[in-house]
Amino acid sequence: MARTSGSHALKTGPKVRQAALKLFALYGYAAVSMRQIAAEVGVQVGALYNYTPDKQSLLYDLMHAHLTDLLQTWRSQKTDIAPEKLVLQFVTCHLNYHLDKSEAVFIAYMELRNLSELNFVKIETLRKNYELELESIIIAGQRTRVFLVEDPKITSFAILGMLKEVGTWFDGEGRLTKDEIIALYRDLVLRMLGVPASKS
Amino acid sequence: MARTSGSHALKTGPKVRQAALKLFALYGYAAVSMRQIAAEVGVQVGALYNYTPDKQSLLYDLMHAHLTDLLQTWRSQKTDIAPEKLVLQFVTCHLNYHLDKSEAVFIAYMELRNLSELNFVKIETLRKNYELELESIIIAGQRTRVFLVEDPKITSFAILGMLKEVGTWFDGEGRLTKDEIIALYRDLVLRMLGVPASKS
DNA sequence: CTTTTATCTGAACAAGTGTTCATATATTGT
DNA sequence: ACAATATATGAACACTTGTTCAGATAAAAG
Repeated sequence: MARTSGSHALKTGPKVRQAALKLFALYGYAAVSMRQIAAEVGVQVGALYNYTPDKQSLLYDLMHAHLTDLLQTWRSQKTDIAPEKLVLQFVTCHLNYHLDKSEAVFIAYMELRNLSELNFVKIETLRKNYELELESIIIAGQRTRVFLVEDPKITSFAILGMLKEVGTWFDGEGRLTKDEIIALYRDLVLRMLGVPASKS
Repeated sequence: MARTSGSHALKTGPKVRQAALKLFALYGYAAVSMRQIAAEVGVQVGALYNYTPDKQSLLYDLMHAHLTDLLQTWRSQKTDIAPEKLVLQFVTCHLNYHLDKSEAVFIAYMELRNLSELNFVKIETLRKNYELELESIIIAGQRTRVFLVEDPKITSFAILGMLKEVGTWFDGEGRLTKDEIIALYRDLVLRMLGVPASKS
């Protein structure tokens, strides 16, 4: 026997995913060819098929990895119990993640329609799970009357939409730092939830 | 002389744009071929080039028409002067438009990166103009202290992002009617602007 | 050093791409 | 009816697409 797996595979594999991530985010899945990805990796087209059965799986794997990572990140960070603290933790975690890994986040939002039907269902389930984290916080806060909301589902959609938008303009070189932006959005979220402004 | 323009042209031209609108919204610009558009119209590929010089212009024209229509719609509807009334008019107008013409709206958000550099600049200018309408309302309200906001630009981004999200899930068949949804968002916007809840 | 095998190349495949154009078809004004 | 011309066809163009695979290359195990 000779050559147990992993002389170049452990180097090229990640490179392929990274190249696909970058190019998909930049030009869109449908507009990027396997040859472009190969060129970015520094390899011929055929070699890509040692790391993905097809182009579609490449997209799916990127989105799946992102969403499970996002969910795991949040679940490992949330510590508070009180809804008004917990929701601020969520906003902070969410924005930090989205501003740091903007490419993966962008793809996960934009390329849903390029997934096969089966893959779409799986990805949508993951996303729903994540979004329900926020909704359940809002419902909990509504029950204990620390949040004053009319419709928890709409409110959670509204908050998530608002937070999503940040990724479209933040580039780390603007007028505000990441932490300043996060502070502004934490305040906006509290207002949306009907939490009186803290007297600081 | 014979045949002044417009026997089929006035029928096929709009059909082409409508087919492109539908297909671009459904599958994305890059994933839709001129032959698919032709098939949707019920015509051969070559005929499309009587109505657009190329595929790129088809996309640009759709986005341009949408954005000028949106801007004009808003400017013809705004009547109030008081910022707290005006901002509610904006939200209502924006949501009504977005929920009624979701395909055009969707394309205008999603297909920016498929525009040529020149076309991109033109479209971005139009969008900026529209978004500045909201920002200027917020600034006006901030000056007269009817709005209590920390950062008008971020607040307007947040509101627009929140409103944009609605188009991704509203399909007219959900739990809430369009007017109920608009009412909820009007309330959320007032909260974000620091306007005390009206006692009704 | 030799053998084994993971990895990569380079070429090929059939199908699809946007665009062009000579030719045919309808429709309109006279 | 005829002439003029706006529209549509259908084939062709050169090129790109995702995917496959026999064969070359290189690295590790014996």
